[in-house]
Amino acid sequence: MRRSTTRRDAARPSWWCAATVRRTWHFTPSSRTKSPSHWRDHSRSVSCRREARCWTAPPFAPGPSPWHALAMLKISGDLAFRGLVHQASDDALWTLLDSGSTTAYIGMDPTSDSLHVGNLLGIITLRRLQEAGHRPILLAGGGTGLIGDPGGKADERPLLSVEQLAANLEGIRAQLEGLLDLSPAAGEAQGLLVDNSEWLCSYGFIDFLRDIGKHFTVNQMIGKESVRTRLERPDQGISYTEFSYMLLQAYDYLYLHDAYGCRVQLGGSDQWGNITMGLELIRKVRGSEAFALTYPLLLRADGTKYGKSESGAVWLDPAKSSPYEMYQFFVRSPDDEVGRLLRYFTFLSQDEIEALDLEIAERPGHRRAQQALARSVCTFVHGETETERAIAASKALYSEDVARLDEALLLEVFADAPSSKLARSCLDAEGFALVDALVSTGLVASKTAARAALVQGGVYVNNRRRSEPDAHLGRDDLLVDRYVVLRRGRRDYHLLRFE
RNA sequence: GGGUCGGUACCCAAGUGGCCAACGGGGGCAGACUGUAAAUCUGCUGGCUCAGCCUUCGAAGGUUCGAAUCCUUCCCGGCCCA
Repeated sequence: MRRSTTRRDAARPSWWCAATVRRTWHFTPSSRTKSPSHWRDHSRSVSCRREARCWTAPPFAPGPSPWHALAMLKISGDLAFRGLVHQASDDALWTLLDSGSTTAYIGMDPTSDSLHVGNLLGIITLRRLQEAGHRPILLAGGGTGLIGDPGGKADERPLLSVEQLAANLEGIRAQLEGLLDLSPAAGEAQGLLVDNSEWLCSYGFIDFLRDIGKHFTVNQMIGKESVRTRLERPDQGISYTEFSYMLLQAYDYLYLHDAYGCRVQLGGSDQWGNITMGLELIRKVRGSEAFALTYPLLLRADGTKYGKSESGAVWLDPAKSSPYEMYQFFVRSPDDEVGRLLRYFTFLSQDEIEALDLEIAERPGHRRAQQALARSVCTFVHGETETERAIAASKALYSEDVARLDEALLLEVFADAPSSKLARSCLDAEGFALVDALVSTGLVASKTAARAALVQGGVYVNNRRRSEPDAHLGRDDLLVDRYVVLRRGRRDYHLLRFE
């Protein structure tokens, strides 16, 4: 979704360009037969590229959706309404999802002990499936994480030590408990967290080549988009290691199919190629049918993955990213994306979402949709109490004069915002150079940058602009005799506490 | 292994002995305008003890008064050949 297309197609609802720009939207019926070659041809067919047929409801169009009735009942309709279906390998998937109970998985890299907003879409989608009676599995790629998916990756992945991996898995498991139902009480739909290093690391190379490698041709592998783009780039190649990644992922799917009867693999649209490798493997080796379902990849304006704020990824772990930060992240969503985000990230009903579409179209300044989005996601991840605090803090910060708050409220407002403690003696004599304060709080990267920010008028002390580059903080600046609220730009706050 | 082209700041990409802390574009940040949005306009975008100084152009050496630019070796990548 480049800016330019958004602009050009301004007259159309924005789902339109999203769907059309992406080439492969083959959610078309029929034509898939048992023949794999047939199927592949279909996915490349010209008509499919040109006139991407959109079977999902337009997410943004205000007013009642044509999917309304259907979606009330079926998970397939709900996914479609939400625009979560980018590609599906076969229409039989809908029958499977709507009628029986099956198992679905999604893979993620356990590169940290916490999940982040970038992982959230997959998890929320799993949750939707779980609520529809299916078993969700989150696959942590402890084994494949050591290899690296070639798709769009710039850097080599860090190698995880065994201990690090174990610690990360623990952290992720703890978080996942709040997001999916992992308890046995869920019965058939009990969620699972598995790690593919369990079965990948012990698999011998020769055995793997004989058992798995045999089923794939290189011809087919180099046709995959993730590989092809690397082959076409003049400045970059692809190592054999990375090239093999897709085989490992295919095997993961086979393994989960055997072990848990897993028949659906979810992923971002960039995963399509990898996922379909798994389908073919399962069909060839076990003769049974499994499915691929991808959702549109969320990207930011600069093409990087969604979920990063200026200060980096927005984590689900409240110790790494406060609920306030997460709330702020979502509340700042652009108007032309908020409708889509509401569908992706919230469990609000279609009626509620459509009402918010209308609201944002008629009274964009009220930003109800953004608030609903932020509240909903924050509540899902952090719970109601934390969310209310984040909302209260945001309200105070953005709608009232900070300097007039009493101590209790001040602390309340900044409970979730970054803060730091300093010795009171810093303020003696000449005082504390504002430039140093800005750097030490991390509000700006260097003194040079701090001076530039000051001169440009981007620095506020207690919400009052200070623009002299050599300004100092003194006792006069203290609020309630102890605090200084430092603000950089429009929205970055830091509370200094002098003791 | 041979040939060849290349490795410049967050990304892309100019520069081919002094005028280079390094053109331009993207991204990012700030300011104006707003609605904690978008678009638009303006400024900033290596660091510091900031009229100056220090560290950067794959790495290490060398030539030179002076190098991102020349030489040597090495490392990494593309393409072609074996």
